[in-house]
Parts: sequence; C-alpha cells; structure tokens
Amino acid sequence: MSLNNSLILGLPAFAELSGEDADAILASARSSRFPKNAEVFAQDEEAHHFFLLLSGHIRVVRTMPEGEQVIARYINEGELFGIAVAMGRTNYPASAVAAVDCVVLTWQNKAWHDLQSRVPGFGANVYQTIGTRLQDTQSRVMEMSTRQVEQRIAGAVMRLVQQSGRKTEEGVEIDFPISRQDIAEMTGTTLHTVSRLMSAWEEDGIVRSGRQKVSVTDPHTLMLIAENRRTK
Amino acid sequence: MSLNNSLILGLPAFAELSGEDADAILASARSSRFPKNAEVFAQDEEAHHFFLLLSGHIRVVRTMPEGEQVIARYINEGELFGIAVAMGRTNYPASAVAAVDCVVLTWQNKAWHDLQSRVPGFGANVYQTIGTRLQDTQSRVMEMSTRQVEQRIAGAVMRLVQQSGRKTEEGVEIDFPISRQDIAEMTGTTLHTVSRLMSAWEEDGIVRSGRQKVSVTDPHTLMLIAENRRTK
DNA sequence: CCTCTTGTTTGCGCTTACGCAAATCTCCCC
DNA sequence: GGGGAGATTTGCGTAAGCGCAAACAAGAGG
Repeated sequence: MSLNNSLILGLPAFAELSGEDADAILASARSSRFPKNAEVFAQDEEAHHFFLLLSGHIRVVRTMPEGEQVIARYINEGELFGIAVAMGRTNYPASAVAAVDCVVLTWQNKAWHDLQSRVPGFGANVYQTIGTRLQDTQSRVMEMSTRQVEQRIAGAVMRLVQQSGRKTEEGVEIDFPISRQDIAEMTGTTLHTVSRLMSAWEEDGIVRSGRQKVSVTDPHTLMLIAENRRTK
Repeated sequence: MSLNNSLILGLPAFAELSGEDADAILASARSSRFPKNAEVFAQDEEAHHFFLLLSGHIRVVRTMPEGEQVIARYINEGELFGIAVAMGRTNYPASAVAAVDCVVLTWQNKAWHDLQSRVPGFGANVYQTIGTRLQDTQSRVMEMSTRQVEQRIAGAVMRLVQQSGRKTEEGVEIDFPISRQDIAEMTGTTLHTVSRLMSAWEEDGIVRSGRQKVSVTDPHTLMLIAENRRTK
C-alpha cells in the first residue's frame, strides 16, 4: 500500500510542495513503527538514513565514554531528525529512542539531493531548523552557565509544556512519559534534586506529577521561578 | 586598490575556486581593520552582512538580559563568522569582538547566493561548519552536565591551545590575550575559581601564566586532568 | 617616572546541590 | 491478584565552588 501524500503536505519542511511531487517523495521513503523504547538509530553508527517523525515523540540522547547520558533534545511530530547528511557527517552523533510508540518515515541518504531539488524551500527550511537547534543549544549553555538548578529545571519543564503540552483537567500535561531522571539529564543535575524540587513545587500547588508524568497547574509561577523572579 | 586573490585561495571554504572567480568574489567584499576590542557586530542587531576573518582572533559573546556574559566561541583565521544568513536568521544572536587587531572581509547578505553558486562546494562546506559548531556546542553541554569545574577548565584550555597555540620556549602559549574572566565565561564558573585552579596548576608545573596570558608546559598532565584521570 | 586603571591572587564563610542509602510507591505482566 | 522491576521520595552528611572583600601586580598613558 502506498503512503498518502497528506501525511507530509501540511509540514513546514514540505510547505510549498505539489501533490505529485509529494507522491514521488513518499515513494522513496519507507514508513515504520517503533514501539516505545525502541532505538531508531544508535550513536556513532554510520548514518545511511534520515528520518521524519510522523507521530510520537523521540528522545535524542548522547552518551559519554564513562556512561553518563545527556538528553540533547526531544523530537516532536512533523520534525526531521537524524539529518547527519545535511551537516556532512558520516555518523550519528547521538542515539534516537522512541519515548512512546512512534511512526517514522525513513529515507536513504541518496534521496537527500532529490528532496533538495524537488521541494521548493526545502534546503532553506532545513538549514533554518539546524540554525534554530544551534541557537537552542547555545541558550542551554548560557542557562547552565548562569542559572542555578531550580531555575534550569523550571525552564526545561516550561519548554516541554509549551512544545508538547496537552490540556487536562488539572493543568497542562507533558504528553509523553518523562521521568525525574530524564529531566535531570536535560538540566545537568541528579534525579534526587529534581525529585526534591518537584515535591516542593507540588506542595506549592505549581505542578502535579506522578510516575513519568508531569502537569503544570500554575505556569505563571513556574515561569517566574525560571526567571528567578519568584515572589515566594 | 583591489584585493589579492591569494587571500582566500588557500582557505577550506574556497578550496576548489579558480583565480578569476576568486577575484570576482573579492570584488564584492570589503576589507576592514578592527582594532583590539572593537565590535564587528552587536547582538540582536539586524544581520545585513557576513564575514571572513583574515587575520586575528574574534571573540563571540552572548549577553543575558541580566548582564551575565558567556563566550560562545573564538573565531580563528580563515573562518567565516556572522553567517546568520546561512541559518535563515535576521538578527545576530551574539556579539563579535576583536580579541586582537583583526583584518576582516565583509560581504552583504545578497552576495551569499552568488558565493553559493560560484564556489564549488561552498554550501556543503558551510553547512559542515555549522554542523561542527552544533556538535561542539552539544559537547559543551555534555561537559557542563557531567564534568566538574577543574575538568572543564582544563578541557577549555586544552582546546584553546590546540586551536590557537604558539610554541614558545616555555611551552605552548595561547596566542591572543585571554583573561581569567574570559576562561570563566567559557566554562560557566567564576574568575576566582579559575584563578585558584590556575595557581595550583602553576605550582605543579603544568602551566605558566600571567596577565591575560596562558602557556601550557605539560599538556599531557593537563589532558589527564580534563579526563579526570590525574594520578596526583 | 608616576599614576591610574585593569587584571590577578587569596582568605574566609557559607550555600547549593551532590552522593549514598533506605524506604516507599506504581504499574506491568503473568 | 500477586510478584517484581523500575520510579520516586526523603534523610543525612559533605564537599565543591561561589560570593564578598581586600590586597597586590602589571601595563598604559600622560
């Protein structure tokens, strides 16, 4: 069965694409499912493919030689990832793991050139994406350099909520499972510290959280904490 | 007086360029001198130009709303910088300041397309550069997440020495002025801590340093410190 | 040569957040 | 419904590194 071009026609990377071109591009792709915790690609592996996340959430993780892990970013629906080919790299610099069950489109690297020429604005869009990621990463360096732990965690949670929030009866919930350990690996701290702070926030009625679950009930105050302007 | 094409013919970004094309490209550029501490462009300013450093060293600095500064990177001779245009940005995300007297080529953004089409491999080279910067920044995040201050400072100094080292009678010296404060802003710590550690290293005969000057006399041991494998 | 600015060193107290450990809780799977 | 694995909470001790402050050194410029 062939893929329906409506899968990609709404996405920013394919904004100005015609229906026939979309069909051709989809014909060169392969669609696959990855169950929760499955690895889409592994760090240091040779990069033969690039990917588009159709549904789900993907965690991009870098592991240091000594075994410590850092979460580089989460990929949301509609985003390209594993695009080592766009940066002239031959290996993936990180691993990609499905945070929930995911559906992924996969292309061979050799299709990259075809997409660039066939999709108007594709190159510009991709390089803008990379530029944004570079800036986000720089901002993270700044945050780690100048803010203390509570502010960093508050900032990370706020970003997660803004990018992947789902409204519920008790506030805005991050719509994929995320552990204290995950948040610690995003903010450069330990799960103990994250747990302590989240407990304190829960006392203050700012968040509600449970096992691999975080909802923000008072985003305003959390934002103040992130900016170090809490009135207490 | 027109610029000599030998200025750029040896550089990686212009690797496969013919003499005539080089002349044409230089004709669209303007060459300027920036004395030490002069600002090439300012953070948040509209990005109308991009630049190539012909000689000197440039410090790229981001400033937070509260005034804290972080050094994003140093630009070395032959590197492009201020290439917001390549990432689809309209403003510079950081300021660029001459660390020593510098000579800089400046192009208008509209020359970007011309360079891309005229210079074989230019696009690929630039995007590889950006990819490398993204990875370097990610590595910095990892380092800040997992290493403690002494290891981070050792790593930063080692990188500076490798990229911009000049052999002297007392070891390898960073060949531009760099203060304790600068190193602190590269590693997310304070000048006090940097000073203390460098004094200790000097005791141990690993570095020699003075006012805005750092030489490494024992790179091997410094590397061990960076990797947290010092024998003591 | 003197002065002034700017960078560096160092002491001391103290807070933040880590590290270890143990208890508790939840959900998943049989 | 009953394990059991994995996630979370919490207490306690401690160390790394910051913040403040003061003294000191080294160039720059007149």
